[in-house]
Amino acid sequence: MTLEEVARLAGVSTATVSRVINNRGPVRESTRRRVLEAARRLRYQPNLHARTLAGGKSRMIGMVASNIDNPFFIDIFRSFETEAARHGYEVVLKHSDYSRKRLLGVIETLVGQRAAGLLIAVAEADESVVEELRESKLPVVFCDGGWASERMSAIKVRYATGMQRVVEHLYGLGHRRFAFLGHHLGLAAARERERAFTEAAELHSADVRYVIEEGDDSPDGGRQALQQVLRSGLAPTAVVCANDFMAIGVLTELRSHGLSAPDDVSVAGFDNIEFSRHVYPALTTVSVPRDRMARLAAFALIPQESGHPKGREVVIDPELIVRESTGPARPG
Amino acid sequence: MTLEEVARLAGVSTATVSRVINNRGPVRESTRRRVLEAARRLRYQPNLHARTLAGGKSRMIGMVASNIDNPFFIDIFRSFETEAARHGYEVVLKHSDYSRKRLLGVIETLVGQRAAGLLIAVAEADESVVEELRESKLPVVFCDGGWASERMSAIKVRYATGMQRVVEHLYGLGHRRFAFLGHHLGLAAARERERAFTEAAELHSADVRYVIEEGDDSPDGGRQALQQVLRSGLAPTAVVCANDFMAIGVLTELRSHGLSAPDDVSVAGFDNIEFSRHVYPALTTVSVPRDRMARLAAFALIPQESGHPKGREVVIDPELIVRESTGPARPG
DNA sequence: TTGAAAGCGCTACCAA
DNA sequence: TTGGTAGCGCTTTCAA
Repeated sequence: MTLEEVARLAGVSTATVSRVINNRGPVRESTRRRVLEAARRLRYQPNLHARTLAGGKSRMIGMVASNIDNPFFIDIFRSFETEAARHGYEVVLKHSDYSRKRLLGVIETLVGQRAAGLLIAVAEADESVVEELRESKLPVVFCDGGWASERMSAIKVRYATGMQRVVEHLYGLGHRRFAFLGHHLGLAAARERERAFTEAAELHSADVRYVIEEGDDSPDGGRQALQQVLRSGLAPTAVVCANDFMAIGVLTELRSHGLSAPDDVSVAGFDNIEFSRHVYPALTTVSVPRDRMARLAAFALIPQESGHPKGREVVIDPELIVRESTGPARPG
Repeated sequence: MTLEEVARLAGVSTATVSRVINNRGPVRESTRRRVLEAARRLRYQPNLHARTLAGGKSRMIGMVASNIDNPFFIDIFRSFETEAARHGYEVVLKHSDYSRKRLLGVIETLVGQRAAGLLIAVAEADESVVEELRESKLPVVFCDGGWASERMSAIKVRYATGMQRVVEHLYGLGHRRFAFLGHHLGLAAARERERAFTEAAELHSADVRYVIEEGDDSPDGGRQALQQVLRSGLAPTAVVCANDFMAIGVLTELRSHGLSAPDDVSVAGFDNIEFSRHVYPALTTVSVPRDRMARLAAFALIPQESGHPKGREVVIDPELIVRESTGPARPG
């Protein structure tokens, strides 16, 4: 079970066993085989805690996402994990459910585990979180939300551009009454999308009207937000959602009211998750390149030959993807 | 940074600091405050590796899923995590991508981390994996696949029942030509669903014909499998999928061929993931109660007052949920 | 109520 | 090529 037992059985010192197990330093082939055999017989499994404690460093990067139900975050995780693995790093995925308190707890755990770096893909990172992160001295990358500074990078999406494209697209189709459905509007990062929408809409303040509603970050959250909208009086012809995950529920809710997209109401999402292609009608959305973000994150987190990358900010321009859920506004 | 530094600053021994930090043993209130203050000033973060190493045990349960893209597994994880948290356990989610090799590696890591237990929700667990697990001496629960034995429980779904209900439903609607779309048919656990379908279909061997196709466990996998089917000659009027995740893609692919469900082809899924309600037409499926499975898993994994639960097998009967994607077979 | 000290299992350095 | 051994940071007796 322990290195020492293996050493005893093999008739060598623990130092030698360690060398064999880690393929480090010179070991005579015969000794090597003897040790391996002993380890196998004893079904030796190195204690990772002891190893990390003795070694000092770890090859583990922690990623925390707001909501693992939303495939958007899973996509980032997968790409990031693949990239990290190429450099010999393991990544563990944690989630915070949009709770600042949970986030703090998760970060604490990750720091306690002596993670080699942190990828923070959450909407609830405020100053206190950033402060806590800074004190941890760990390299950190924010994906959406947070700010760049020494040792901390930020990968952002230019929501202004994305939302502007959505609104222009819809405006061009004749839409004048909009609804924006968001989630966690109390959180700065989540609010960015709302603000981007508002700004884009205000460019047409002369003839555009809109309402903002809030729901959970889930299809059902989208449904519920839409219900609010439908009760609100303003009968929008276009519904812009903070993300695809919510938009998917909007489509369902519309249908249950006997309304159809895009004939009665146009619907747009954001993110371009895979599901957006499989709903009906296929969702018009804005592509947020998770793989590119993940690669950038990996680059910022993993020490390169040239030493550790300095904290910097990268802003990504998203692209409009027009599919079937948006169309000409109904006259009247 | 370390316990010792805190002790020095507070002018006490490390033993006392440990007591304070862990709220264990008697400590004079004034001392306690002094220590806490020192810890705060130093921004002390306990090293979890040292703690686990010294303490011997951990409150961490590892869960490994085949495919974290499939929301089915995420649902299990979330319910399980909630349940585990109530008992003071943390759970870490890992994935194996249906690779036996990756699974073995992940298990090794978890064992090396001295997990308190393992929840194995994979299709690729064969004898060698079970053997490895048995040797780890850890309490293990299989969710779908695997076998019960000393210290190992298995939570299974009676696929035979579920598939039979699907087939009977479809047969009753007049369908006689079927296709079954599955994934990883080389893996025993994944094959169970196929076998269940086959058995159900064979009950009507007199007048039912069917083909089996395989794709990835993803919507695109479903699409591709359907393409095979459409090329196969047998023009099925009903497509039964191994799970909803694949079925979702089938709906999309059908549409791209100008076919519509359920008018031209009926489609049924399995699992009842949330998305199945949001596709169009809403998917007829079989409910697999993830929350119940997760609770059973937690019960089997977490030591109760009555000592550690013995390995046992629980079989769950799934229920048919008829929605809009299935309908009467087209005459002809 | 507090402290000293013996580990937990492993790595890494220094000698041999 | 090998062994001895001093830690890594924490918990936990056992004494004081």
